[in-house]
Amino acid sequence: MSAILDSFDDISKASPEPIYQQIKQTIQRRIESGDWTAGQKLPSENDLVVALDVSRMTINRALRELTQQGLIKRVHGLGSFVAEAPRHASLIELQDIALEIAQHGKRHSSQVLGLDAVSAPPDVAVQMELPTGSKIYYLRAVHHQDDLPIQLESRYVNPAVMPGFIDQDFTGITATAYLLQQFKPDEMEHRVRAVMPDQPVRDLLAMQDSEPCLQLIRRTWSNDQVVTYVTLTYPGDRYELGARYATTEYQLR
Amino acid sequence: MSAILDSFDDISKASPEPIYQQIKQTIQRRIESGDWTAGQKLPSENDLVVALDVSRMTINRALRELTQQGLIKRVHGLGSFVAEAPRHASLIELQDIALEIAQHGKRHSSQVLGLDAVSAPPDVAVQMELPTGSKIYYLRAVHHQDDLPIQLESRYVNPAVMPGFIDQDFTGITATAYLLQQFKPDEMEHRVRAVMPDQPVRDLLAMQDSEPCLQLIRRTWSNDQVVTYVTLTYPGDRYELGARYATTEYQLR
DNA sequence: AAGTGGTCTAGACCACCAG
DNA sequence: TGGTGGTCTAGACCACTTT
Repeated sequence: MSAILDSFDDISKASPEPIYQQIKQTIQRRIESGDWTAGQKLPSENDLVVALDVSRMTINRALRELTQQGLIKRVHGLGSFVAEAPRHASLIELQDIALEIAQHGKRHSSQVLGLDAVSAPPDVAVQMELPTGSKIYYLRAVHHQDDLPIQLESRYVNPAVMPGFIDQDFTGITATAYLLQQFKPDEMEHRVRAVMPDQPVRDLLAMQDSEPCLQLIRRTWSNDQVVTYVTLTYPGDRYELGARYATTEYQLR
Repeated sequence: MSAILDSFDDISKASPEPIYQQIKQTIQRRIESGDWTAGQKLPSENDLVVALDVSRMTINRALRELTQQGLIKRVHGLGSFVAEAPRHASLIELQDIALEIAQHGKRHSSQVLGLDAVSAPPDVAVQMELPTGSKIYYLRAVHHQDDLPIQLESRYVNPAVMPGFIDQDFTGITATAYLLQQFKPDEMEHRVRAVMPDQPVRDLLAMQDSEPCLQLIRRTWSNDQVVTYVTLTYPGDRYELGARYATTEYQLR
């Protein structure tokens, strides 16, 4: 019975991370690694109170937020359980495509098409909230899943925030993974649209004629500055974005 | 100074609604109605503790969840402020298209193409988590913004949960609005994809040839039953889905 | 120094669900 | 009836920001 509780060994009150965060991360890691499988019962709040020697409100906050994320399900009077795994790529989370592909048991590879310092054109400058003509970094890359192209990445990065970006080799690490190591986003904006690719894009993604693309456009802020502005283009027949989550009041308007 | 605090008059400890929910809804209504504008400072937690005579933890939970929704922003040491209004149609919220169009100052109209009880085909039955051949309701409608078609709605509804659905007149009220009146969703699944419309869809949406569509597919659960399964098809050049929100740890993987 | 939010505690009462 | 989660309280300490 203590096999599950052993997972919480590294919770420390001396850590700079809040306790409820440590608890969340511990549970999240166990679920995402597959250690804990869908439907499995978690320790009760009172079990955790005793095992971790923290107050029930702290446990409750951790579990409540995991419920909001959809990682666990709670049933009043019954207990907490690991939720079913989502079946789709994440729409509202910032996820690294290399990880995502790996989680589906496929092989990821990247091809960098270019990485330059350029002068921001007006439309890009507006999106980056910088003056037109500012120096910005511009990365283009194609991501493959088992050698089939699945994502075209066109990314602008603010050099004031990420000076080291231009010197990175993005064949070994994705830009998403690199950026997540470097800073902590505090705001994101997503837009999704359907577009017809032009011929060069069609070629890069190995697409048929008359096949549409799904485009995900994302801006990410840290400390009220736009850090990166990226357009991800997916072949319409090879990709779907999705999300599944428990609702709380506020999502209904 | 008490002008803002007067908004909280209707908070009641006797209500079946939790106090933190009442506080959230009060603030949310004030923001969405435009009473409180972007950047405006909210009362501090301690102000609210005194004014509402509730504990600070309760206030804190309400404000924290509003922050997660992106409705307000909080700055440590400074205060809480009304956030900027999102610029795009909601991607992760369940929003009524009639409301959404109205909020943009345009006129909404619906045209019902059909509302029938049908026998569930295998693919639909799977999505609805019902046996193949079960009786289900099937609604098709087109929504217009200032007389320009903007959304094609193809919706299946579980009659076991929503027996009255078939008798409704959906020219005066949208199916989304009707369903939200009738039940409280506790789980949602969204998928987004890009597709090429066939000729009938192109005609209904008044689209050019070779223009793609954005499709939003949504399933909604209540009490572990699928209540409705809907495919919303948008002209690619007239619509964009989006979301902007403050991030918390968990959205980074 | 004063005010703010971020977190945590150690209790409490209640509604729900299983046996 | 006993275990569970949902909510709430009345304090507390701390880090951060402005004055």
